[in-house]
Amino acid sequence: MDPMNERPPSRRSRRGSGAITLRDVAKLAGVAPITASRALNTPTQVSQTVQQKVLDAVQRTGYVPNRMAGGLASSRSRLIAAIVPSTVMSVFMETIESLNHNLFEAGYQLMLGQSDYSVAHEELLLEAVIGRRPDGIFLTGILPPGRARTRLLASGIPVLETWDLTPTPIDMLIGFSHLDIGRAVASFLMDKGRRRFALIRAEDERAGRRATAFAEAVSQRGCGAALVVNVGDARTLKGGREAMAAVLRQAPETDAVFCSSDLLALGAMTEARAQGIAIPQRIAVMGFGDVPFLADMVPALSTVRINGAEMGRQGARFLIERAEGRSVNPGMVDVGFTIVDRDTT
Amino acid sequence: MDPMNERPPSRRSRRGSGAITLRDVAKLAGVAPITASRALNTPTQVSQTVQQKVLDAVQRTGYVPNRMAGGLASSRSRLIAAIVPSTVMSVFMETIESLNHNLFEAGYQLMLGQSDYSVAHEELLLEAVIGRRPDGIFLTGILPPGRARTRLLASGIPVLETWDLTPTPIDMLIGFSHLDIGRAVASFLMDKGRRRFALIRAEDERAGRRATAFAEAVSQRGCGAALVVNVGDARTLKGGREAMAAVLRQAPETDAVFCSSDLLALGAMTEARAQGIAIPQRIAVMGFGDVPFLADMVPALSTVRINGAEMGRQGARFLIERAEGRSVNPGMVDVGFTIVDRDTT
DNA sequence: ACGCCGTATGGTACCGCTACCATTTAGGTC
DNA sequence: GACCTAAATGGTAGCGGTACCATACGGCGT
Repeated sequence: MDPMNERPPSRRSRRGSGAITLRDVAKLAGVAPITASRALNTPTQVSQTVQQKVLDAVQRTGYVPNRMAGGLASSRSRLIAAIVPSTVMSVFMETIESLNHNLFEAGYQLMLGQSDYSVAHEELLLEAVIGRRPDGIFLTGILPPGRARTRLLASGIPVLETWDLTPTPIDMLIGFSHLDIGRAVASFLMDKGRRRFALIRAEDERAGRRATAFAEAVSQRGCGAALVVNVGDARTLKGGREAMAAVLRQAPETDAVFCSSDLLALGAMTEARAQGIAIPQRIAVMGFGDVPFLADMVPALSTVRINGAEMGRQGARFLIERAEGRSVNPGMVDVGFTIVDRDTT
Repeated sequence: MDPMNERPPSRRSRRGSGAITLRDVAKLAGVAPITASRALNTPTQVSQTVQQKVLDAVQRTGYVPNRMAGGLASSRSRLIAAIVPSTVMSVFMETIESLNHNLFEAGYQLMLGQSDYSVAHEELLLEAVIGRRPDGIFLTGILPPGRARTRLLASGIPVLETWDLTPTPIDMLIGFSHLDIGRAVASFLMDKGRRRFALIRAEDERAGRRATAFAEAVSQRGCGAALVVNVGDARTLKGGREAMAAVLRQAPETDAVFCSSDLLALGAMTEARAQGIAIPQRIAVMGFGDVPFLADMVPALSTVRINGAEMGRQGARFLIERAEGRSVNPGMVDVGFTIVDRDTT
């Protein structure tokens, strides 16, 4: 033998992770790597015998396929990215939980990013996310035009926008109309005889649209302008309390308050109760989101129910369909909302 | 030229994602791919000129590096996986939020899995997670011996267990003692003159340990056995209400209730109030977790405060240190807890 | 006997990036 | 000028899989 053709024996040291690879499994099973790959991914393409030998080898070695390698070779990462504004005590988590479950069952993994209601942060996140070549991206909200939107379009990754409606989605869309909600809540409260309104809202574009629609609707029906208290980033019970205190100070005759989240509404209620104001007799309070435990509180908060779990479920379906190369029709769904009339209106 | 050596011109069609690659950027910048790689990842190793040319080319092409390829080549995915029991209204989310933030700042991405308090599900999740070769795994809780633990050990991935203490961690550990909490709460309530105890708990091993320690402590100090109501998987306000109803039925003379979560405690309070029972005069109620808004409710719930954000922050630090090849010392931290004495005790 | 087809398997060349080593060049020492 | 060193750049060979194409083979129609 020509000694020049001998592979240096102790090479192969520094590179690689040292983990068991498909090659090891294949060797143990006595087949070619590609056959082992088929035995695991498309079992119908191999004989029973080979299938069994490969499975045994996997069992014996404790082989766990490297999805990074698989993803690189097949351009399919089996990763789905989701971006939410917030996670703690957040109305979005029901959606994410449902999304995550449905994805996992189909063999997909979820990458989670948090934008903190900041468009700038969302753009950074998206940049980072695209680098991972996910098979789909789940967005809460509509992505405004800008660098991130352009990048996303260019990347060709299926995108699902949610929690809102727009005539110009990037790709797919599952949501509901914030304008309709504002108007519906206005009608609902006016039909109950309320006339002097206040809005407690956080700094958030969608909350803004609900508020605007609400204000327009009440003024169109002859009520005075609604007092708007913007709590900024204080999306907390405390923020709601303080806002309610402000409302009572600035417009004591207010008889209904629409809050941009249930937590703010809880705060508003707490403050009203602390001041001895009867709810709903003197002031009605309305939340938004219907976080899970509200129905069982005393008094049970009236609110706008959003079917977050359904958005997660359908979202998973949409994204998986597209990831597997099929198309989704229609790619646009309005899941609507429900006004839940409980004890505070 | 030998025609046999000509590369077939229209090959290259089917394979690849079609996206812009580092090769394209390098060509445009007039340097070798490896130099472009260095310009982006280790800028100190290239000249100003080249650095600028590459950056320009990136700008012009809209290049986004493929992290799957990079990860495969370098055995560093810059992914961290976290597994939590639950996400909706969950006490763990504060930790996850903090973890996610700190990871993102350091250029890491979070993969989130949800175990639903099921060991079986957790094992499945871990298997899937290992396939992605994350640079670290964040676990809420201690992973019991079993297949998953063995796999994890074999994988060599840095693991951080949290929210608990054990003398035999897989790797790193940041947590607190559930036994100490049980005992501390028992002392706290007894020092306040309470004598007849009830426990409302969900089906969860850690809650069980807190309950056991609590029960032992009170019986050692001469109080009768504590009544235990296990709500199973009903970790909801409603579950708490129903459990409290059961407590009042089975042991009306109870003067203190320790719940395994704030949400259950809120439920217990709600039920007591509905039955006209004065809190804390006749019955003290104690929660666990200190979810963010409790302090501002009326009455403000007494509870055990866990510094979730701190666990997230330190956890990120630990995992990043290890991901970058450094060691962490000590790899075991007790973050403790605080009993928060508010209006319900 | 021959060609044809479908099934089971294997060989090879990548996916897009980085580790490792080699080479070139500029600058300093003796 | 020979020699050495450090900084800047490039070539090559993978990382661990899978797409694509080639091959082997048994059964079948004619």
